[in-house]
Formats: sequence, structure tokens, C-alpha cells
Amino acid sequence: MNAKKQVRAREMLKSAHLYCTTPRLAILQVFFSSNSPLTQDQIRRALPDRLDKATVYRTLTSLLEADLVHRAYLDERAAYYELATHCGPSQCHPHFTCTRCGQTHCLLDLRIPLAQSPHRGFKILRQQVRLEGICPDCN
Amino acid sequence: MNAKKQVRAREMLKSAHLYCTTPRLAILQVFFSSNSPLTQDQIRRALPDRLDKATVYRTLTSLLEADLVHRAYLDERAAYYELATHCGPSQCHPHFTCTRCGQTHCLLDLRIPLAQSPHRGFKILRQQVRLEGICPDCN
DNA sequence: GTTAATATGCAACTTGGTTGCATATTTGGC
DNA sequence: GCCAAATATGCAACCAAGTTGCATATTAAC
Repeated sequence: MNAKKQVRAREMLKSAHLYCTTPRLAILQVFFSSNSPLTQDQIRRALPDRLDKATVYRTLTSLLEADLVHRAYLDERAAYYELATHCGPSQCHPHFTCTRCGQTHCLLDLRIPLAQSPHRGFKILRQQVRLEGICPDCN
Repeated sequence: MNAKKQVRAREMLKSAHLYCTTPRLAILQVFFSSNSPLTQDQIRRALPDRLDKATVYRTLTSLLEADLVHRAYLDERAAYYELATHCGPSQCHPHFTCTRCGQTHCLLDLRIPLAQSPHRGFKILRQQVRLEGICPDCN
């Protein structure tokens, strides 16, 4: 299990031409074990050994640049990060935040058509959708 | 002109049952003069007299609670605020950020249908859409 | 004008995120 | 496997956004 994750992480880094370092492998594996976006702090806490804050940020930056990870902008002050899976070139899955319990869910199966450009010259290339409402548990 | 804005700001606060204070009137008028979301820092700079940072934040909080102002989550670290105009109960206008020049525009005339709940029990009440692409100036 | 309710300003603080620099690790060629 | 170049890490010091407690000032309502 862990060995499989290790291999998967290695392959991801390899294919992105990034050095396979301990922190990067560890952070990727934290993402594998999570099904919703994480803050840097949540990532730090989930790591087996403590990593320097700067290392975490720089690692996230390189993963972002390689498009292995995405940023999600949720209701909080801090940025959230998540694996760039189930994401097309023009669109990530939408995020649903429950206004009652505050939990955020990734709605992987909800496809929203890319918005059509209004008459003016705006060329729309990507879109990101945030949804709010009541989740099944709170209903 | 300025007098008209003053009256408009007063009316907004009155109807929201908020005290009409100098900072609140001033901040609302900054919003009147802007056509895209602003950070607290941009607001502070645009004010005629300097206001304390805490006052700005607390003012924004009360305006948010009264739904006179909305928060937009753009690509940056800081939150952006804007007047809650042209916003229905379930949806604000989408924001378009140009990947070339970095400018953000409010697409007031672009209506996007509210996403349909997937089969599971997620009750979708609000949605917020962020768009990315190339703006007319950079095209 | 008085008073209760509420907002402001100040200062101190918390925390997300950044940067410079010396050291450690990875990778690729031999 | 060893070496050098490229790159990543850790540390410490820093910046900026946002928060909080408290004393003072302002508002609204009578």
C-alpha cells in the first residue's frame, strides 16, 4: 500500500522532471490520503516527520508549476491545495462548502459546461466553480 | 456628485440598520468609484483620510453581514471585496482574470445557470464562478 | 441633552506566506 | 560507486493580512 503510493509519487515527479526528494514524496502521499483540499498547515500536521514551513511552500510551488497540484480558493483566509486529478485543461471539479457544518467536498461527478464568452473579446480558457449549500449529512 | 454618493451610502446603511458613521460612508463611496473588487489595502489607499486597519476590517465585516458587500476569492493571497450589486440570492456575477496582464474584470452581463445538484443530497444554494483567459486588451 | 448602544483607534498579536543564505541531496556522466 | 553541477532543504528573519482587548468617541433615540 505505502509502497504503491511511493511508486506512484515517484512516477509523478519523474514525469514532471522534478527531483524525487523525501519532502516531495511525503507531501504527495499526504494528498493521496485526502479527499478534499488541504491547507499547508493541515499538510504539515499530516506529515510523518516535521518539515520546515518554507520547504512545504516551495514544494507546493514546484508541484503547482508542474500542474501536479491545484489551488482551490475556499472561504478561509488560507489557500487550499489538492491533487490535480479529475481536472480537464479548462476546468477543475467544483467545490461544495456546507454553510451549516463548514465542510468542503469535491464534487468530482458534477460537470459544469465552460461559460460562453460574452459578446466582448474575453477569451475564456479556464473556470473554477465554488458552490455553497447544505450537505447530505446536515440535511 | 459626491453629495449624491453620500446620500446613496446613507440610504444603504439606514436600510441595513447600521449606524451611519464616517468610516462606513467613506468606504462605501470608495466602492462606488470602483468597478472591480478591492483589497482592504486598496480601500485604505483610496480613502480621503487614513483609517485604522482594524476599523476597515470591522467595517467590511459589518457590510458583509448586511450583505451590502461581497467577498471575491481571486488569485492572490488577500481577499477582495466588492459591492453586492447585480447579485441574485443564489449567484454573484462571475469574475474574469486575464492570465496575461493579471487584471480582473466583473462580467456583469454574463449569466451562468445555477449548477444542478448531483443525485446525492447536496442542496446547492449559491455558486461563485471564477474565469481565466485573455482579456480584450491583451488579445 | 442624556444615556444606552455601538463604532473607532490604538497596540499587541497570530498566522500565512516569502526571502537570503549556508548546507545537504539528487542526478547524470564517467 | 564517485564526482561535479544543479537543485532542494532548513533555518532565521521578515512582511502583510487579519484578529482581539480595551479605553475612548460617536450615534441614535428618548
